[in-house]
Formats: sequence, structure tokens, C-alpha cells
Amino acid sequence: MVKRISHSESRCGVARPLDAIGDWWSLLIVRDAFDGLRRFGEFQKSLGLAKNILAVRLKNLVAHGILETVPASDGSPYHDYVLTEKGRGLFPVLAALRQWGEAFFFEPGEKHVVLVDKKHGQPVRKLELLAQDGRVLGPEDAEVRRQPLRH
Amino acid sequence: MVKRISHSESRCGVARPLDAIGDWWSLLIVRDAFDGLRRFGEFQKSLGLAKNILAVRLKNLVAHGILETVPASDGSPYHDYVLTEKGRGLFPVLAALRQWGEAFFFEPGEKHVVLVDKKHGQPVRKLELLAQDGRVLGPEDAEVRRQPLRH
DNA sequence: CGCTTACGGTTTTAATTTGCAACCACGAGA
DNA sequence: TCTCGTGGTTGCAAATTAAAACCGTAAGCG
Repeated sequence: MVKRISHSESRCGVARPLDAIGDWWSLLIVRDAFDGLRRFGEFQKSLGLAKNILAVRLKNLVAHGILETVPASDGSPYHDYVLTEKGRGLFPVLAALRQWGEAFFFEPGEKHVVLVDKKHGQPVRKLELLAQDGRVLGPEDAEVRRQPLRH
Repeated sequence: MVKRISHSESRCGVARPLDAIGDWWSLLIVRDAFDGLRRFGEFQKSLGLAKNILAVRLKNLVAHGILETVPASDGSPYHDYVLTEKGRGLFPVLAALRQWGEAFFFEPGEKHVVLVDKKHGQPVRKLELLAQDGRVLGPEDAEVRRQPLRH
């Protein structure tokens, strides 16, 4: 979006994603895409953002391989925007963000929605980072490390 | 940051967090805070962003209760910025974002870092949304639902 | 056919935000 | 006293965002 060059020569695993979805609207567009919205007009109505901004954001998401355009499912002369594999990979990010929002951005007692397991209608478990052996890892238990390539 | 009023009267559990951390730099500041950075200068050196921008971001994160200022640990006349409980709650978000970045933003073979379990040095498990009964939930298996208040 | 509407944008223009650079304030040392 | 390091603030130019008007195509209708 903007020529944002990190001070280190190559962007890290957190900064690169932010280039793709690090603005206010993009993640909301992706969320709506998970909710089944596909058309320009659907996104615009749902989000209430200016059409030029939406056009730029969609273009950006497509450029980053998060959405792709497919021929319109209803025969109209336009196209649909659908999530790619990469885009669907954002599901845990969105879930984590939502859980954090639900936990910290609502007054106790303020009504809000929660993520539930569709099958049983029960709230989902809180997302937790787990080690291979199943231990729950907190911020102090994990670190980034250069991984020996194996392929 | 900006008076962004969603078309629906009250912001949802995804949009509210984005008001707090939905800009390019804020999450990177939080990540650095998880890495133990505490001082204005440390953040600035690490991220390489303009001082005025950093000042505004830090102020915003403090205003949102994600960081708080504490008297400097080294006796200098300034203060440290440390994560609050709410801020530490962002750990899964950051982990999810990092895993997504690692999975989709690097060429195969391009060297990059991965999150590892500090204790055993092994890569962590991929974050997964789980139902109460332990089933892994994909985008189609979960939905948002108004939760009956219970307290 | 001629008129109107819906859809999916693009263009124009103004307001807001960003980022660089210069400046300021304060305390510690020399 | 002079200078330096730290932690900002201020001014200003450039980039981004947002609102609104406009455009082109296709469909619906009388």
C-alpha cells in the first residue's frame, strides 16, 4: 500500500501480513467473505465504506492472493470475490481477533455475539498456542528461531 | 484514530479491536513489547518509524488499555511502556498472524523464522479453533451467535 | 425503441493522516 | 557552563482516505 521499508532488510513474519491486511477495512472485508459475501455491492452495503475505497481494497486483496475474482455465480456480467486458500488461512487470525474483542472490548453485561460451534451451538474453546506435546504456551514459553530448512 | 462509524449502530467484536490496533504500526509495537522492549527509544530503533508517529501510537495503545506506563525501571526520569493484561491477551492474535505470514508470505526455501517452544526448541502446533469436544473447527463449522448472558 | 434502474466501478475534490526534519525540555556528565 | 542522550512536540509537504458526482453496461418495462 505504501512503500513501508522496515529498518531490517527483509520484512518479518508479522510485518509482511500487515502489508496485505494491515489497514482498517481489509480484515473486515475478509470477515464478510467468510460470512459468504461475494459481490462488490454486498461488501459495500455490509461495511458502509466508500466505493472507491472498497475498490482499492478489493484490488489489493486480489493482488495479494487473498481473494480472487470468479465469473459471477448468478450470470450477471460482473464477477464475485471469493477467498483463496491463502485467504481462508486467515480464519485463525480472525477468530483470535474476535475472541480478544469479545473478551476485552465489551462491558460486562453488554450484549454481544460469541463464536459458537455450529453443530452443538456451544461457544468454541479459547484459542491457545500449543507445543507439540500439547502444553499451552504463553508469551514467555515461545520464541522465534531460525528454522533449519527441511524439504 | 478516525471517526469511523460502522453502518450498524454498534461495532462488532472484530471492528472494535481494529480501532485499537488496526493500523500498520500498532501490532508491531505490541509484538516488540512481547519481545521485552519497554522504552520509547527501543521501539523507535526497532521499528524505524518517525518519532511523532510512535508517540501517537503509544498514546493510543495506552488510551486503549493495551499498554500502560510505569516508572522507568532504570531510574531514568522517563517511563516504560509495558503490556497490560488486555495487551497480553493479544498473544494469540499475534501468533496467528505470524503463522499465517510464515505459511503464505515466504517462498519455499526462503529462510525465515518460526515460532518454537522454548523448552524443547520444537516448532509450535498450528493454531486451531476447537469446539468444546475438541473437534477442529473450520470456517464452515463456526458462526457468531448472540450469547445468552450468564453471570 | 426509448426510458429508467441496478450494478460496478472511476474521477474529482476536500479532509485527514503520515512522515521527515527541525526544534524543545530536561537531567547527567565533564 | 557546555554538551550529550533521551523523549518527546511542532511545522510542513506528501500521501492516503473519504464523500460525492459521474460513467458505462445490461436488464426491465411500457
